[in-house]
Amino acid sequence: MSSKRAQSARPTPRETARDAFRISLRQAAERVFVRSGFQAAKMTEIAAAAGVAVGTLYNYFDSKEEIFAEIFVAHSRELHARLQPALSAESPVARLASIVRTCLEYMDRHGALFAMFVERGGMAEYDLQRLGGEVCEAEYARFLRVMGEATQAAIAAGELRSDVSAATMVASLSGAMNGATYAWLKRRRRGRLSAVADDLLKLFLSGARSQ
Amino acid sequence: MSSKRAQSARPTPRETARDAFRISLRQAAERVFVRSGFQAAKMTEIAAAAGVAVGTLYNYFDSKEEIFAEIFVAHSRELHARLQPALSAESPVARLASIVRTCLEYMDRHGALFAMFVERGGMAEYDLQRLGGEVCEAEYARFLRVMGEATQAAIAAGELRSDVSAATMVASLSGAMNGATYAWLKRRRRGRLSAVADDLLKLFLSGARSQ
Amino acid sequence: MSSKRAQSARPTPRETARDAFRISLRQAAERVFVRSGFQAAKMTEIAAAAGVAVGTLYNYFDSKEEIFAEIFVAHSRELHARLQPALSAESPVARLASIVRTCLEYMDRHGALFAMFVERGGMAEYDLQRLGGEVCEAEYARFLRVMGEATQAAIAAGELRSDVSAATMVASLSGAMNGATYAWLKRRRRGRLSAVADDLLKLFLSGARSQ
Amino acid sequence: MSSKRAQSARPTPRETARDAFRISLRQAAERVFVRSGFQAAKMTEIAAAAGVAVGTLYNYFDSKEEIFAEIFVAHSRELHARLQPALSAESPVARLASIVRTCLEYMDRHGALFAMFVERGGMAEYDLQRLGGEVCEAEYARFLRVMGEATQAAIAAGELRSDVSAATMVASLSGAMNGATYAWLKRRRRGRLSAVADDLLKLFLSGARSQ
DNA sequence: GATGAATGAGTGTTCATTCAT
DNA sequence: GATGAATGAACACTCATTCAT
Repeated sequence: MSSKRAQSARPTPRETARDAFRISLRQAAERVFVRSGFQAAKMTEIAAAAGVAVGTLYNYFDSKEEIFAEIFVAHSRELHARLQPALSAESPVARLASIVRTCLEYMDRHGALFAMFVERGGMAEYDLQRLGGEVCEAEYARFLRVMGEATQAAIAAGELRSDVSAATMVASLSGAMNGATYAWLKRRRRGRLSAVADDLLKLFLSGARSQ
Repeated sequence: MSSKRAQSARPTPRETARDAFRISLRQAAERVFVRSGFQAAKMTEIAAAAGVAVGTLYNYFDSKEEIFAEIFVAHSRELHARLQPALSAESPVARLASIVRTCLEYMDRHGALFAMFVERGGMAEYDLQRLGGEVCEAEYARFLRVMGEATQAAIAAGELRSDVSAATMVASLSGAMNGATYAWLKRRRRGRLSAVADDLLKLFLSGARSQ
Repeated sequence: MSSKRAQSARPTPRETARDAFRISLRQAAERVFVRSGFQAAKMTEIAAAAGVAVGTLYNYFDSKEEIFAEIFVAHSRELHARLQPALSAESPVARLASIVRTCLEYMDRHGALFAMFVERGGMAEYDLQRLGGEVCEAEYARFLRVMGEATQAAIAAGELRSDVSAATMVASLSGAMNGATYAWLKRRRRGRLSAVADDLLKLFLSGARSQ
Repeated sequence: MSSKRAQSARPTPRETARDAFRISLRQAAERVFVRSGFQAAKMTEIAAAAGVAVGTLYNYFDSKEEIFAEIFVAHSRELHARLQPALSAESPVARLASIVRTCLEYMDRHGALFAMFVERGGMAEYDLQRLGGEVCEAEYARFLRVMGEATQAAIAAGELRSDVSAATMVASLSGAMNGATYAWLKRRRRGRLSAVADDLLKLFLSGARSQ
């Protein structure tokens, strides 16, 4: 209901400008969401942060939910883009290692995203109304899929043990990343999150390689 | 501010009955919270689920927040009680293994708890006013401490490698458990969550033992 | 709906005991009303002050309003009883003077009553639903009538000027008493209110006597 | 917290319009308060009386209390403005007379104000939380101060007797005005309240002049 | 008669969304 | 397209009153 383009491959200058503005609104919203959480963030606050009127917000987004979802999707897209080089690594295990490092580096800069994601109910299978929830979950699922593919490839290539399912390995590794991120948030972001990447991988890989 | 007993070792029958009723209200609330999430759950809905009037809810709890916090604390207490046998195991590693198995078994029965915890902002460093959040975090921190102690002991006893910090190991193992739980919730609780306990431990321990 | 007696001239011992209890409830309520005001006073608070359960309160009074009204009526009756000697004074002016002195002495002991009366809307012609209001007004009207009769008699006897209506004199004198009471309440009851009685009378009478 | 101008001497047209609207809301609220009293007046009722939605009310006022306080302050300000000419009278006694006449004339038009003031607890020393109460009292105190100054000046100038304190005279005169107002309200505003001003003054002054 | 837990209508306030200018 | 005032549904919480024990 928001962007009705997609008919012309080449966006007009007007469309480009509009998109740039939309992005600036989204970024202002992100600052507010990160500061206040989804529920506590008010549309007027977001508008103020963006230096526009609420009405303008609604000229670009259908709802608060939509803004939130777009923030999440934008970050997810960016992370995936950064993941591309990692995915071209020769060995599947090197790919996994790259994924972990890239993700933790990304978190270092955008850790708040994680907390927002969590608050917004990354797990809430319960509340299907939540538009934001659905989109966020889809993106997270996509991320897990990428890890899953690398893991399966690594098992198939004999680089990782085969007596533990790829699914369990992915749950384990992605969970470990979340656990490290959680601890880092709890210690109020002291130190660099990506500094633990090596230890995380050391633990995981020496475990996942043995048999 | 709610139960003012504790002076007499022997609760009166009235107090016992009151406590039992309080528990039944709490359990009704848990069903609603699990179904709807904290924010979407309405006090009238909770009251209806408990078969009482809203006023009655307020005769037993000071606020929606308090109900939520009590649910969380109750589960945390129960989990810790179940953890006691595990903590008496001889070797630190056996203790860790017991912890993992006990937790996942508990999740099997009370998986919803996890999702509620997550939604309520286990990570929300942002919104310090949240009473529920604070209590929940305190309980989770207690849980991590138990794991941390076992891990440190295991390292000291030479049962686990010493080139990775206990903190990272705990983050990794607890995270792996969460990751497994998340995956289980996503597949709509198909299968028994505790079935993956052995694989999780196999992965973690063979990794954490090598050097 | 509350007292169903009145058939036998001689109250049974049971009735006497019941009335005594009723009075103790009313007095407890008065303490609470005085401390908190009508609106802020809660029935549970009143019950606690009386050392009974709320249910018991409702065994003796139909409503919060009724308790309030009875407090007011009881004080009004007592004041009127104390006024009786004053009313037997020979000269109408001496009667007026006695009324003023008696009232201010009564206020000295029960000043809070006045404030309660005022809060409860001594003037509220607006809110006809207020039971308490009606009764309170009736009692106040009765008081004004007593003053009015003495004033008219004084005018008729030539003791007071006849070029100002009795009604205006009553309004003036009763208002002056209220004004003095208000000032006394404002200075947190410092000093004895009845100490100003003589000045008040001096002012009023030398004014009301001239022509 | 409500109007944040005052920096530019010249309000913008928008501000002017906003203020005018605010005033119309306040006046609608006054009608409702006068009809129902503070406690019984509902925000929805006020909104309906103003022909707006409740939300609009909250766009202009922070709370029901604030609306009430503003009504009171507005009237107090207006009365004080009208009092200015009176205060420039030569003799202190003429000043007092002017004050009384001006007040009663004001009451003639805004008698309801008085009742509202009274209900809202002109005397309530008890309930200090009441914002409305505090503001109202402050304004009433200001009024009494004006009378007090004129009275003291009159005594100093030998225009009034010196054997009765100015405070007692003020209490007496202001009380008499209230008493007359009360009587006028009781007779449902029949006749003009200011018609009794002369008699009131006659009584007070001939009393306060003698010695 | 005493008790106090249960009741549920009632209310001030919030805030995402709309829409006239 | 931008604005921001208007909207009104929604909701946590209160408390006078009832009534089963």
